[in-house]
Amino acid sequence: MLDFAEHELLAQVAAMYYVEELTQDAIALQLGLSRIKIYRLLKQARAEQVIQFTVNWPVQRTPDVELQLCRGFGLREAFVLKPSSSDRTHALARVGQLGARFLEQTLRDGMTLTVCLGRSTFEVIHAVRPGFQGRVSVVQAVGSMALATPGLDSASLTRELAAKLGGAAQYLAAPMVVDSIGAAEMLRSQRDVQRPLELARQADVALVGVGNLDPATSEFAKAGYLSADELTRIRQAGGVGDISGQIFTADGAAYTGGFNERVIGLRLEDLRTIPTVISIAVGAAKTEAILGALRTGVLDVFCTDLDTAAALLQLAHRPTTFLDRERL
Amino acid sequence: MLDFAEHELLAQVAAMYYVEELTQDAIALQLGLSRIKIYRLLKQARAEQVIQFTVNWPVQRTPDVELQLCRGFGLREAFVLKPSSSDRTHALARVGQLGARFLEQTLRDGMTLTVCLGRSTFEVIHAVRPGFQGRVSVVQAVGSMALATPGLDSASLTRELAAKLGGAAQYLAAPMVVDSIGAAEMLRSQRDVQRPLELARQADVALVGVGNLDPATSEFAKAGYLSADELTRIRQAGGVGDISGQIFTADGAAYTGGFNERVIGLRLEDLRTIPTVISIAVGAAKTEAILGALRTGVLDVFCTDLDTAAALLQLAHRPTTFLDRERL
DNA sequence: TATATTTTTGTGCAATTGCACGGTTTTTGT
DNA sequence: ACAAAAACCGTGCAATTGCACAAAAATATA
Repeated sequence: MLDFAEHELLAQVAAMYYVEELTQDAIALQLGLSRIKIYRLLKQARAEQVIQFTVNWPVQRTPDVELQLCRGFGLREAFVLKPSSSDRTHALARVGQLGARFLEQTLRDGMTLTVCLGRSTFEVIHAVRPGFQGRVSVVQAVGSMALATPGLDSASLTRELAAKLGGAAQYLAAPMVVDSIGAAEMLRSQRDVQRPLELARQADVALVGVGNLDPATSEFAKAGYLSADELTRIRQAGGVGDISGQIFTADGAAYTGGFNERVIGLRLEDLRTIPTVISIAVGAAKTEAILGALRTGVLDVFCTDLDTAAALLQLAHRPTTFLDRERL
Repeated sequence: MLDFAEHELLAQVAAMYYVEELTQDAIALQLGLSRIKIYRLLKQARAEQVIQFTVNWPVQRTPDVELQLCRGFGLREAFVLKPSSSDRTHALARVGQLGARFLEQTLRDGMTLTVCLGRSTFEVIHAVRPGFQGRVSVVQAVGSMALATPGLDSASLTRELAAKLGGAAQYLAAPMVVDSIGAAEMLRSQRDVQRPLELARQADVALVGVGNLDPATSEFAKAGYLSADELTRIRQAGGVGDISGQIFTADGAAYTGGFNERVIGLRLEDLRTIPTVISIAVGAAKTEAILGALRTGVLDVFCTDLDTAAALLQLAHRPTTFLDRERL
């Protein structure tokens, strides 16, 4: 952690460089430091997010589609980003920004936020701007997944978010999935697991992602929690995606094939009691999973882009492949 | 105004340069533009605030002093910034940031904000970060003052703020002060003056500054609205400062020497009906003016730094110089 | 249509920045 | 106390950036 005087200096230098547009030499002269030192302080200021760059994308939302989503899935609020012509790379980042703005507006002093980690929530967390926000405590909603990408792990994300929101971080020191139901129960009865879970249950806002079960892209597969075979079996038994590690079926019911019980984290019914559950999800590959997620009824607010929203509405209005098969 | 595609391009380039840390050459190559063009786009992106630099100062507030201010002056909320050791230059900027964060938290979709222009409100407006905020309309609360500093004039500030808050701007096309009460009444009866004033009166939030009447520093003097002589006369008649061009006395009563009636803008009683009136003021020189402002009872939220707060509390707890004189 | 005027674009160069490397000081462990 | 490790610091140079100036294109004006 940064101490006050250091932080002060970084901020000072960053302000002079980026806001006042002084050269590194000029700053060095004024502060009586060497030019190279200023260079290094600037680098650190960026690394420590003492200076933040906010790109103000031209946001074009699509109110008509948002309304359709709200009505169709009983959402309190939906945000649908109109995609830019060329730019695909930043799609998730921009939707994340949308979600981050909503969070910033929603969170008030003294609130508690619980977070499930993933690509999308990662983007939201990054897009949250540091600054006065009262004190918001952050609680990890689900155990840690051993992700390939470093800096994307639960603990560091929880910490980053807590730092930005000026509150305390509460970690859930447990793996996301354990081998047996027995082990899960044992783990859940531990004080250090029970307490954060209880806090998470009573959170005011939850930020969750939607995972899919495609062997090629699923985070479960990447983390080695589920083999391709197991994934296929779960899919055949009706599972289409997960929220907070809880797998659900196409019609939004909890999957009953015996996986969910082995996950350490908030369950779907826990999420239902949280006043505001916000989710961000983008991607054609995820359509089926997202549709199931929306049908669970645990989401209150949903952010996506136009492509995904259109795919969702289209898929919702015609029989699923599963029903198709039954009908034949 | 920027059109969508332009804005998009600026954002794209700014993101690549500042967030992804690519060189201008690399960006030029990827987008098929010349290096110099990228350089110019970056410059424009900064000028148009498509990219914004947020310096995350280490904020240390002083809750005990804040409480004293709240109690002593009937404020709903007070923010007092603990000053940094060395840095005096950024004092106002940092307090402005504090005010901006409060505004960002307070404003909701569809609200109306009214603004009086000045050094302090300028800082707040600059510190407001662009981004999704619903739509907040901005109304100019007081006529335009011919200020020396360009870019600090009412119209451009109102525009900048409206752009950041994603809402419409409503200008008040009138001078701040006119020569006679008759002229003021005539002007106020004009449709184009009446309408914005009516909107301003019904605003949800007002952002105001506190002006002082010291001939050397007063904005009135700088703008040529009041001569040093006139200022001295007003001070002798009890005036100590102004909010929105309305001069008040040390005990917070409206000044009755016939200046306020010539000002085109919100009056103190108009501000009283606005649910949230927030003010930012810093500086030892302004202590007397700020004390009077707090005593008018129109302020709900007040931001300042520790030095100023301490001076205020000290001054409030002992007889004013004016009373001293009476007592002798 | 020819000409003036503004705007846009690119070249060349000087200023500024990023960083590898080696030296110095401070910290840590024994 | 001593050595090893780590953190810190500044020089020199190559890469990058900022910008003045001129050419070219677009636009307005007569």
